[in-house]
Amino acid sequence: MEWLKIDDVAKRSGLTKRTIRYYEQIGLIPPPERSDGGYRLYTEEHVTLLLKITNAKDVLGFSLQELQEFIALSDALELQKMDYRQVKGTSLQREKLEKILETTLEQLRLIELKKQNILKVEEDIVSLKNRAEAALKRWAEEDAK
Amino acid sequence: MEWLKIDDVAKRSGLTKRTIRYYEQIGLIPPPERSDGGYRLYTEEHVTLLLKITNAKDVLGFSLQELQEFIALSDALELQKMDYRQVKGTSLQREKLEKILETTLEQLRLIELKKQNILKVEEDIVSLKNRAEAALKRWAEEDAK
DNA sequence: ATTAACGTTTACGTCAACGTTAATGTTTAC
DNA sequence: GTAAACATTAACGTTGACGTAAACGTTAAT
Repeated sequence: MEWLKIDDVAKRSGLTKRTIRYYEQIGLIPPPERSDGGYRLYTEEHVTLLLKITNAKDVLGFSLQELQEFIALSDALELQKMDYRQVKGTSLQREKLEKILETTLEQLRLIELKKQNILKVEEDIVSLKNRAEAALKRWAEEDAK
Repeated sequence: MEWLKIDDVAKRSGLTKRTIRYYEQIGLIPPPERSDGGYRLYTEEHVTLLLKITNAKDVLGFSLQELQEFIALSDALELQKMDYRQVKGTSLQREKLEKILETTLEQLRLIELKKQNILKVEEDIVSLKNRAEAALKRWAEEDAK
């Protein structure tokens, strides 16, 4: 297994070392393995997770706490899968699943909203662009005389 | 002219009074008129601007400082328009216009990126949703026996 | 003309999300 | 085996974006 040291992860993810440790501290990423001397040893999966996190953070404007809830959701679903054969669904398990489903639906609605709004902003900027272009064109014509 | 007081603006924009004053303080919105006693007197346009600002902030995840630059851009373009007849385009004016155009193009590229990323996140969530649905379905089938 | 409701400025408080520094231990390269 | 480079924890600092409270002035309604 090829381990990554924290600075490697930092470079690959575009985050700082401090930020990576901070994310671990608040439980946003799982604690990595450690070397005998106590160095953190990461895998590629950590990098992938960090990239997803930053992406979701940027895109959805989520706070880290909100992201935690989202991550917890995915984890819960993984756990659910594993439990599945052993603990055949008690109603408690089912409620959990339904809660997960509900939350994802809410997230999707939120994303639709974001999409709508991004279009509005885009329109504003395009109109700005057009006006700038028009002004430049007038300028050029004026100049040609 | 119908003036709006700060609380009216707060209600219409969904912001707090503090936030509105803060936005004025950092130059994000133009200082409104004042009554003889010093009360702030707003117009509908202030409301519109504030809505645009919050929208852009939410959607693009811009900091207030980045938004300032964006606002400054629009303002510069308005000014450009007014200057147009008086100061026939010196090359300095043209450079300004070109800079504005360039910035809008950059903003549009940034928005494209956001769109791409939002799709990625959406996919992740959809896959989460599907897994939750599948699990629930298995549960229901199991239950039917 | 008073009073309740609303506004003003000033200033200190807060919270998230890190940055930075210090004191110390670990790996790696030569 | 000894630097140089890199890591660790702990703790304090910083910045943006407001919240909140105090002391006080203004408007609106009765």
